[in-house]
Amino acid sequence: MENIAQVKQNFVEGMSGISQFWGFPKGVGVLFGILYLSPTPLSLDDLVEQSGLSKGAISTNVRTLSRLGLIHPVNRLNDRKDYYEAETDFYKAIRAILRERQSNEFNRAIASVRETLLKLEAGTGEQDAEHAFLTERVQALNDFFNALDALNKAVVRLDHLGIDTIQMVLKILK
Amino acid sequence: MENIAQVKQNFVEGMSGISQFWGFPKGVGVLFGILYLSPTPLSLDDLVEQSGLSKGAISTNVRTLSRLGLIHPVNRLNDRKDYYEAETDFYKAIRAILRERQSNEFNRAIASVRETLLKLEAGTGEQDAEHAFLTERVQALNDFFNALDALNKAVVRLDHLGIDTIQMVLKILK
DNA sequence: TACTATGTTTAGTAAAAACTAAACGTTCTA
DNA sequence: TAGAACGTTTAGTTTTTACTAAACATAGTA
Repeated sequence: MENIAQVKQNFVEGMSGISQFWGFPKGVGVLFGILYLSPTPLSLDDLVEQSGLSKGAISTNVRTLSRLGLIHPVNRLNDRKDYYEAETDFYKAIRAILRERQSNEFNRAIASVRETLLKLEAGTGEQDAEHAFLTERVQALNDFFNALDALNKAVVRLDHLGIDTIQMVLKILK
Repeated sequence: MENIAQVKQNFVEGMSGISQFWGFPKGVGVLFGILYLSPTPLSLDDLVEQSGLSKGAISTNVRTLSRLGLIHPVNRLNDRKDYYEAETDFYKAIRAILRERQSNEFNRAIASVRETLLKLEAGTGEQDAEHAFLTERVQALNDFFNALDALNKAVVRLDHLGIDTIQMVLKILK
């Protein structure tokens, strides 16, 4: 059998891939993987050592992970180093991510659809077919985004999300 | 009020942003936006004209959109050009995307977690604390992925997904 | 106050991704 | 069968992204 170190490294590589898949830098996945397999919180220097990345890169990637709620800073008394540990409740992490995304780019983009719709409705004087067509299409997309948004908000608002919730939803879907 | 062309362009820019947010090339969003606002299917050459992208880029971006089920090829008799039109049922598109993702990279990455777990369980001779700790952590992540996978599969298997489904789910969540 | 230990920001570089132009292959038409 | 009209692939370029190394800022310690 392979030794523990190899298994760990393999796992970290997998996390790196998942990270990329979701559009994050590889480093983000690597750092999460390392922290997730560590029984104790790690400092930036520990991460430098274990990941081989530079302190600068780690600083920014760690910030990303923190923002996403996938890791948390841990403060130790009489030690001004920052330590980090991985979030182990992934359901909690999901909600943090959804919460985070509500504020960002995504909503700015969605807002632009809403804005398009408003502009079209404002020019409702136009009675030509094209105008009607455009309005209908943009309306439909807007409705769809609103539905997703409602779903998003509902999950964030939940006071608990877990395997049980998933199972309830699964029951409805089947 | 702005003219129609401006409104359209604005919309397309918004789509471009959304595309980037989800980790796709800008072009993907641009092309979808153009097709979505077109009352008739468009050929590659039409898309070249309206997007300003090269035919090569359009060819690959269109393939991506097609794979995701966000656009569809339309065949016209006696015309060997390919025409494309946007999918307007976004719920259908969601399911196509989920279906597509099941096969790809994501599952390969998830598989690597599963594999890590198997390796750890194989070496169950080791009775040290580290081994137990690692097994527990990887196990937890694996469980989580399985839950997501189940959800994914359930949605794909559904014979209908729509605003009504969303509303049912919303009711449970609240 | 100076020195040290730390995390962050910056300027520059390396790597990756997405694009263009052109070559290519295929299918239809004459 | 040759030529034209396509879409796709390839080679090379541009643009974007993520990184490193080093300067910097801040806070703790002597």
